[in-house]
Amino acid sequence: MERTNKLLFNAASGCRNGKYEEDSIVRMAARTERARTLLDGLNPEQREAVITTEGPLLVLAGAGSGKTRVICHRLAYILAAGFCGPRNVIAVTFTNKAAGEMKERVSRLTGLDVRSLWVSTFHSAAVRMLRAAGNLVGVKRDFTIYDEGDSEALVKRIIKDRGWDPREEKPRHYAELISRAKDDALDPDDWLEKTFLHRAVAEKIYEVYREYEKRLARAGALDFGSLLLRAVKLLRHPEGKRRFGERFQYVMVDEYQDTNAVQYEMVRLLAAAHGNVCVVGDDDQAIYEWRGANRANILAFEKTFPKAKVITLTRNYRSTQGILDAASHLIGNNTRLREKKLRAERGSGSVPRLIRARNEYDEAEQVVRAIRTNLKAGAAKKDHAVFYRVHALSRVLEEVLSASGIEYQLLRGVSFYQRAEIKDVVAYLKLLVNPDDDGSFLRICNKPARGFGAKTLERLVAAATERNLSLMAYLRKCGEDRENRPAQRKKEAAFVEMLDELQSLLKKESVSIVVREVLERTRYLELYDQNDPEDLQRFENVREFLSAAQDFEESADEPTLAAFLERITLATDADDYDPSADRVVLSTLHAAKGLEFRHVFIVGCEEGLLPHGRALGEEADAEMEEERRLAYVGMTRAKDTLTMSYAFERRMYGQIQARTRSRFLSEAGIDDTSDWGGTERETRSFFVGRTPATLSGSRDTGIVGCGVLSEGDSVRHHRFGTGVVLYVAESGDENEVVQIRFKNKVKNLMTKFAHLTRV
DNA sequence: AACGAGCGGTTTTTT
DNA sequence: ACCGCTCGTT
Ligand SMILES: Nc1ncnc2c1ncn2[C@@H]1O[C@H](COP(=O)(O)OP(=O)(O)OP(=O)(O)O)[C@@H](O)[C@H]1O
Repeated sequence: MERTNKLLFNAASGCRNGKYEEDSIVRMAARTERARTLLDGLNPEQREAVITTEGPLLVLAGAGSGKTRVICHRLAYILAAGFCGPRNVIAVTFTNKAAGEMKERVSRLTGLDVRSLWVSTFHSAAVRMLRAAGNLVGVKRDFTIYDEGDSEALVKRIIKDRGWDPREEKPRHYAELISRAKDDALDPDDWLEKTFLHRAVAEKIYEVYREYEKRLARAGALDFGSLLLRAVKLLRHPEGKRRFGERFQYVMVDEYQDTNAVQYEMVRLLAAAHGNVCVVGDDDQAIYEWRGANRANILAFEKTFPKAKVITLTRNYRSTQGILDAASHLIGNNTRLREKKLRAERGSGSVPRLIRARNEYDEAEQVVRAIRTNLKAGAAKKDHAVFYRVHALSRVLEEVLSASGIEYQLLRGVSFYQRAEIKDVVAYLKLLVNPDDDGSFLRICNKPARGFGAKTLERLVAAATERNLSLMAYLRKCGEDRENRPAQRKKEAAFVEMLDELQSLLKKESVSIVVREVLERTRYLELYDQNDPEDLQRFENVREFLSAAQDFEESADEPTLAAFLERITLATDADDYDPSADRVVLSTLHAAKGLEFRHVFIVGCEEGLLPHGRALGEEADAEMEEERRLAYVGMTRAKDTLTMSYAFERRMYGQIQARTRSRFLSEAGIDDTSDWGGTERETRSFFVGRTPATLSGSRDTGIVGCGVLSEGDSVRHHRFGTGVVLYVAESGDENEVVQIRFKNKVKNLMTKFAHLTRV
């Protein structure tokens, strides 16, 4: 209690920081009033969390209990009460999107200018600190950020240089291990000491890890792990401590259960001077242990900060009791260290529903039918979300939704920025910002061909490595030393000159103009053929990239190329979510974290999918529990209705597989009887032998069955687009084949599999 | 340099 | 089933 309410204390004494001020009491009173209104709309426990501004605070509470609301209001309260200015607070969220929303909410709640407030992900915060003061810890101002793909490409080069076969020594695998090592703050030597892998294997990885670090440094690049590690180093540096440790007087972290060892250390260092740190989270929602997150961080918070106060919230404002009960039953199957009770404030509501389907198409059609029923009853498209364990399941849902004319937004699977042509353009841009970035150099130097063939590059890399120079630095400095080959030298010089010219544009031109010039002068687009439909898509993607650059320069605080590249590499799936767009949301369970929808569907509730196959082993108890938490997260996103579904058969890895229902369904008390009434065996026999095209529901989605089409009909196919029927074979038969002329080619398709719709 | 056959990995989740 | 990469061929 002594330290609980700083506001009361200040108001009573009319004193802050030990100094009396003439009109301070009056101003304090006004502030007090404003701050007080921020307690409206909070329950007593939430209020207590908000006014406990000083010292370490842990809010450990179940799903939908208002943790995020606490953080927002607490932040606003601190500012409104005038305990410090916006620039003295740092808040960390899980996605950039969540950061943006929090900032906006705080701005609305306080009416203050929040531009100097730091609300971001750990990674973005690290980048910001390193751009400002990275030189203190050996980070160049213009460092490049390597994403997973860049790291893997680097590892692959290292493996090849060693003369190893990348099919044996899988770069993926190595990159993964290196990344995990960094999550645990282990450098190559630490890692070698700690690893349980066989000596011979471990030493190979060690060797690659060391070389990887060396080349990252030479390229002036940081991967995701190093970003955080360097930030920690910076926060330990006396000057860094002064600049950031003292600046941030209040530290807040949302979703604390999914922080890793390095992020934990960042939090500890940021709070070291004053201990004003508030973390909120729910250990039952920890779903990122696979990438190095450590639930122990939240469970041991009181050990890290011995004077910590702990507040639990037990009222769930999101879901109805029926949904909450199912979710609680499910999570009750985990061994839990901190059991959390939750009561639904919204009353009993409906019981979760189960959909059983013959196959993935039937599943999607039933889900879409349910959505359509809700729409007819007045619900909006954006009130609906469909979640799945793996992105691969989105395909069929997309097809059926489009066929039904229901707009949807996909929290993207293969990120737009991961596409080859986009990565190429980005590589050119990265090279302009940081010419030492060998990864980018190698990626684009011969796209289109300009004299950097395999042989030439081999020689070049060897020569540069020998001198410990980046490729570009080598071309600049030592181009002359090399014997003869005047034609070759001329080509290299032309390349360097082209990049120099582009680089000179950086200072005077906007991002989109630079991108345009890069495309123009590098003649990158000449790689592609206007008549090839796949290439056409590439042109389209590049155009979209250009418009993303335009949007960026119009909206960003700091519209530099470096900032644009940062935004691109640190973007997350969830960042795409536009809650105001009236569209059904399709998302993985992971990207669903923190969101909420009136109607939630979880598809693919099958053994091997949810729980995922990797969690099924005898010794995979920890993984199984994480899968269960993942299902828990998904279920607790639902406000009004929750529908889970599974299919008896599903096409996976190109083969039709028989599936069995997820154990999580019975664990959650969601049973067979709730929908069909029959036993599983009866249902299965009912479905077997029916083709998707003849199943009920097909009519509704507009997918045409056999015997319907004739010559001249216009149809749409999910992949080939629209086309005209040229010929129908075995019309009406189950094996009917239609020949269709699409834009670029003629295809023969079996009607029952093609899922065509009329246009 | 440009093409195609053959292979291997993919569909775990992502900062 | 599908993609992208590699390697061999032209
Ligand atoms: N005191 C309250 N009164 C009414 N509604 C509330 C209250 N606190 C929170 N809510 C609402 O409850 C819902 C869940 O809140 P919030 O997202 O903050 O919970 P959370 O604990 O962060 O959830 P999760 O961990 O599941 O993501 C939101 O719609 C929020 O507006």
